[in-house]
Amino acid sequence: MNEPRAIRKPSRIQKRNRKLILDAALEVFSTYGYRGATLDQIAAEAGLSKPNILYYFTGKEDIHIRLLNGLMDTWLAPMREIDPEGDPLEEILRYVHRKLEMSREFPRESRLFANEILQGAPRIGPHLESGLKPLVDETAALFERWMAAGQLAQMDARHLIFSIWATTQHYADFDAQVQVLMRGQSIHEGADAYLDTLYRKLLMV
Amino acid sequence: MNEPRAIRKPSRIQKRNRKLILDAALEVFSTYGYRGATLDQIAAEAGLSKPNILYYFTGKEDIHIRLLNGLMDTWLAPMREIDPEGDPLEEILRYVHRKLEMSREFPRESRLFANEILQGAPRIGPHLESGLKPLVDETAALFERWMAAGQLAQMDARHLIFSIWATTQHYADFDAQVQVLMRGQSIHEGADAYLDTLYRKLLMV
DNA sequence: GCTTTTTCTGACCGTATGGTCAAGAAAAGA
DNA sequence: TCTTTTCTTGACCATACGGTCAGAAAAAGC
Repeated sequence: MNEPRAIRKPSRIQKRNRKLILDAALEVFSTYGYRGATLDQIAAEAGLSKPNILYYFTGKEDIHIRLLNGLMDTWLAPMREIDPEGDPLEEILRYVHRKLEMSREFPRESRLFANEILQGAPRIGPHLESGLKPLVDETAALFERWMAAGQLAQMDARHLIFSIWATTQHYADFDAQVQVLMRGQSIHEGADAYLDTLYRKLLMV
Repeated sequence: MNEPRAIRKPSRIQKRNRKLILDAALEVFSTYGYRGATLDQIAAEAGLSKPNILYYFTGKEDIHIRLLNGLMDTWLAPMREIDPEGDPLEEILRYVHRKLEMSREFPRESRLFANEILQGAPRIGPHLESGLKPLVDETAALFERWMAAGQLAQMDARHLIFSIWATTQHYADFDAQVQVLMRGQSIHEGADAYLDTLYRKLLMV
């Protein structure tokens, strides 16, 4: 009947408006959290009416879930790009810088995920299990092979991954704090250099 | 008239109920964020009626602000305990372990602050400037003196502080994710050992 | 005991919010 | 062109939420 998402391929208008809505929702959800965001805010940000928003999505939760799922791949791409055939140290350092770059380029995405995890992952919990865990298991196994081969210093691979996430995403998630404490100082270059040193010293055999 | 917080010293009942409310509020705010928390939830958690909550606090925001301010000192205590006369490496490692311990012991406090900073610090922004910044400036200066004296490897002191916060608080703030990825494995001991290695390698001259 | 003060609550209010619906406006198809 | 489908919206609804208030219940003071 009037279910746009049903069978036919999306029209131009449909594509444009869905993008508009998801982008507006990213802005609002990442700033105020799921509960703090309102459909009216999202509608205003998207330049559409509230009922029109609900013409394209079945509800607030639907928007949130689709947003999270759609972004998950982008978010995990850098980890997928780690080359098992490359030089271990350089591959991991490249991963660190790529993650840092993403914190700079996509802070809203970082905060969206942070908000969701902080509150116990009520809506992407299942996707952590099915999407994230296999990739992390695989990557941790790769790191362990590298360590066993003497190409990296010995350590817990999963905690290594956690620390890379923590140190890089910190600049997006805690930006409000970083801004206060770094008033006037250039943050990006410093972070790049600092994390390079940190992980180089940690990983070198 | 009926303003309990006015002049007289708090009665036993007042002390008990305020504690009850703040503890319940910590639970609820840290789980759902400011906007996601409701007075009814807090009241239920505290075992009091909603109007009774509002007898002790002037409103939802009042509770949140008092909670944040009251917790700030506790949260910053480990940084204050860094001894300028102690051995630099040992002092910083002790700080790291103390912060990790707090993530374990007070995850709700960690998440409460994380929620607030994530959303742009709308309610403790001013207190970051007046409470946090001076302490961080002081500590960064201490670290820089240690580096200049050749007792620590040279690096950006503020980014060092950020990385310590990020890596330790990660275990509280992103617990939902850590739990999924470490299913069945003991997290605490691993984190302790890993971070010890990390910061030892980073800081050693 | 009695009086005063403190503590507590049921009932209520105004607003915000997620969501619905019937019908109009605009595209697309013929 | 006319018809059909897609898109859009104003008006509306039910519920949830922060907050108020008059007065009851319980402590404290005497």
